[in-house]
Amino acid sequence: MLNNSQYIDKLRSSGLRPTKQRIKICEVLFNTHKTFHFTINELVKRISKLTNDKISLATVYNTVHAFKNKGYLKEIPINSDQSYFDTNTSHHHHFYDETQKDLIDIDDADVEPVKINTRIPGKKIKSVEVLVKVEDDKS
Amino acid sequence: MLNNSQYIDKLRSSGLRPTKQRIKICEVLFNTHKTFHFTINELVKRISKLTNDKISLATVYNTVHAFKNKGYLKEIPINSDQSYFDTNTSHHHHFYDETQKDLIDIDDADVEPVKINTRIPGKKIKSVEVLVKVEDDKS
DNA sequence: TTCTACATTATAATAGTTCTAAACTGTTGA
DNA sequence: TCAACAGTTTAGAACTATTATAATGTAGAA
Ligand SMILES: [Mn+2]
Ligand SMILES: [Mn+2]
Ligand SMILES: [Zn+2]
Ligand SMILES: [Zn+2]
Repeated sequence: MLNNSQYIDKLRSSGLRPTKQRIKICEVLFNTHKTFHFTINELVKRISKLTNDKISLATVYNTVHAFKNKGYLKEIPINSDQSYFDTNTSHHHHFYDETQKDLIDIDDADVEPVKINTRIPGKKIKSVEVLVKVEDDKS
Repeated sequence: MLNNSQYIDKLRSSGLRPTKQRIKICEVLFNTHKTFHFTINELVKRISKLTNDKISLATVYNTVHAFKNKGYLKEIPINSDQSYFDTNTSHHHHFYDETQKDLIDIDDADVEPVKINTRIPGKKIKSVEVLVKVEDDKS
């Protein structure tokens, strides 16, 4: 929920030039109360609903990767033919509804901390992600 | 660690015709003490090392999917351009070394049970998978 | 043995993503 | 102010994992 000049500052401060494409994508991704999950394809649709000047597909890919690298987005690992991204970068886990192909946040308060009692020598833990697959309960 | 006639029984009992391709793939996948993770590409290489009659790529894909559907294999969700499969179908979680692009089993005894204190109405839990991403520890 | 449904195969098609290289633009500093 | 340059955008091509196609082959039933 920032305004454009705040996005400009944010982009600049992380070393990204505030181009009009990036500012527009910031608006689409971050001008909302609720965070959300998206595929590139879905993002392209959201963008085209909000603007007349189209942004090329390559730029959408470039920007999403840049934002992911800067920590503005997370990528969620699931078995899918396409990548899923998350505007919620705080620590949390997911339900994945394989029927609806829909990712749903699990509030971190609803998950007991995951304890891993083993390590890999020479490696440090970067992230711990829980994916809970769900399906229709026909019973 | 079964012999061919046992694979034949296993395939028949799950409604899959025991073709020579499927039996060969069973040998490659299950004739080993240790379970392992693989991509289709890696599996094709393993197969060609163990046999002279080549198996077509389409058959490898078909067979892996059939085995997955029958529960002989699991697919592991990670962010990768290719799918990862696991011959270890017992309940367990994974380290993923993003540098080496290597999946490593976490013994289930080394993970405290994951407690999810929320549900999605009308859906039942199919699986709970933990992915621990690791990277080189330069410190 | 004959029949048929199932399986294999080579190859084409698909689709998400990345690459290329030319045109464009934000920023810097003279 | 504005030239210079590095960073960015873009259309389209290329890439690659996976799936579809449709013809041929085969396991198992009768
Ligand atoms: Mn969705
Ligand atoms: Mn491997
Ligand atoms: Zn999320
Ligand atoms: Zn495993």
